[in-house]
Amino acid sequence: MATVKCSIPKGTRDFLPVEMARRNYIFDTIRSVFKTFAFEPIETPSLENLSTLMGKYGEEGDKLLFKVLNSGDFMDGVDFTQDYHKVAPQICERGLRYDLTVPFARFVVQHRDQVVFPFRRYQLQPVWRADRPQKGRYREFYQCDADMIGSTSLLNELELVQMIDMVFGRLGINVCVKINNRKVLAGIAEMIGAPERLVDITVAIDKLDKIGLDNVRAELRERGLDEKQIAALDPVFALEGDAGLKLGTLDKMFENVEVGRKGVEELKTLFGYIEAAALKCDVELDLTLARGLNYYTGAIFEVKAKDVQIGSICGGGRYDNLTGIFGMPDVSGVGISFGADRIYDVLTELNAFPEGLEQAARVMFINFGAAEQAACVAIAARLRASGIGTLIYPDAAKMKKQMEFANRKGIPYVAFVGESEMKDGTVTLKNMQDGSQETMTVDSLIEKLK
RNA sequence: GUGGGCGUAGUUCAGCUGGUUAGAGCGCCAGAUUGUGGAUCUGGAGGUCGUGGGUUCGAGCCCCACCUCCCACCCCA
Repeated sequence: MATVKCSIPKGTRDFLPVEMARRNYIFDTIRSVFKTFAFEPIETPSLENLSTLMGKYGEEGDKLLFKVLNSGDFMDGVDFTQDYHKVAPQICERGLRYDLTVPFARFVVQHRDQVVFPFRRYQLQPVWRADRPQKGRYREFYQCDADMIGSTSLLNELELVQMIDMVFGRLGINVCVKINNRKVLAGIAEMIGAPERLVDITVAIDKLDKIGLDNVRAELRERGLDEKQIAALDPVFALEGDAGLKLGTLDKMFENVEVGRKGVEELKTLFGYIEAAALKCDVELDLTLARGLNYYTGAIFEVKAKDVQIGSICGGGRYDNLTGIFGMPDVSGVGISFGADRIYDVLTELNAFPEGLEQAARVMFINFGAAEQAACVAIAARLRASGIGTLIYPDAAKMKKQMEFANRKGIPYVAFVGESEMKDGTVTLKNMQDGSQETMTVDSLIEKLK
C-alpha cells in the first residue's frame, strides 16, 4: 500500500499534551469566571443548516463559511452552468458554524419553551472560518462565549466587562477594553445625512488609527460619500478628552438625532457603572470601534492585549433582533467571546503560563519483572483508589530507560518494589527532584503522596 | 480575494561564483554503568535537497510551473 502524506488541512493544528495542559488552563480559568457569574453551559452541533448561517455576518462572512457538500447524488438535477452563488446553495445544505452567537440565537428560538428568561449561557466550542491563516488566525479555533438574552438592562453590559476584567486579571494579561455603541455610529451616519451608508462609514472610521485621517477621508470618498458629508464628520474626528467629555459633546451634536442620543445615554450609563465597579483593567470609549459582524445594534466591545501585537483577543456586543430572523422578535441579547487560541499565543509570547501544568502521573513504579509487577499492581490499585495519579512502567526494561522516562515526563516520584521491599511489604520512594529516597509502608506512602 | 517571503535528516539550520561520496547542533538508538534519571564520553541509524519540467559535461545552488507553510492587506477570535 502506498504511504499517505502526513499532514492536516491548512489552518488546523494538532495539540500535544503540553499544549493541551496549557489550553485547559485557559479554558478552566474562563469557565470558572463564567460559572461565578451564574452562566450555564450548552453545546450546539458543529454543523448548522446553511440557511441559519448565511447573511448574518455580512458579505465577507458569507464567503468565509465552510460549506459541506450534500451526501448522496448531490449533482442530480443541478444546472452547473449557473453562477457559483446559485449552484452552491443547491449542493450544500449545511455548513460549519462560523461563530457561537448565531447558533445560540437559533438555539434560543428552538428551545424557547425550555429556556427560562433572562437566560445566561456559556459555550466553549470550536468554530471554523475559511480565512487565509496567518499570525493569530486559524481556520479552526475555539471561542468561549457568554451571552445573556431576554433583558435589555445595561447591568448585563457591565457584568460582561467585569468578567473580561476578571479573566484577564487571573491569566495575568494586561488588556484594554474598548467600548462603543452602534447607535452612536448610526447617529453619526444620520447626522451627516447618509443613514444608509452606516456600514461604509463605520468600516472607514474603524481604520482611523491605522491609516490616518486623510486616508479615511479618501476611503469615504471611494465609498461614495460626497465632500459635504465627509466634512460633516470633522467634529466627530475632533472629539477629545475622556469618555465623559466626548459623550457630552456628542450629546449636543445629536440634538436632532434620536438614535444618537439614545446611544450616548446608554454609554453614559454604562461608563457610570464601570466607574463604580473599580476595575483593574483599562476601559476606554473608542468611537472608531466598529466591528464587522452586522447583527450588533447597541454596545460593542473589543479587548486588546497591551503587551503583544495581535488582533483582538475578545469581542462582543448587543444584538436586539438576532432571534427575530428565526421567528422570535423583540428578544434582546448581549454577549462576549474570548478567543482561546489568541489568548494562548499571547500567554506564550509573554511566557506567562504557570509552571507544572502538565503532570502525567504523581508516582511511577519501576518494573523489575513478573513477580514484582504483580505486587505493584496491588499497591497501584490502592494509590489510585486514593486519587493519586499512578503509573506502572509497562515493561521490565533497563532501569536507566525507566528512570529516564520518569525524568522526561516530569513525574515527581518513582517507587521501587523489588525483592527486599516485597519481603517486608514496603515501598522505596525516590524524590526525583532532590534525589532523596526512603523506604516506607504502603499506608505512609499514600499519606505522603496524597 | 490581493501582495511578499520560505521550503535541505525527527527538529533547528549551514552548504562559497554551479564541481567527486550533502554537513553541524539538538533529538533518537546502543554502549561506558546488570537496583537508580538529569552531566560527560564513545559508537550508530537516519536525506529521491517540497514536486514536476528546463538550462548545463555536471544542479541543493540558475530558469519556469505547481504545491506547501509563514507574513502582510482585507476581515476578524
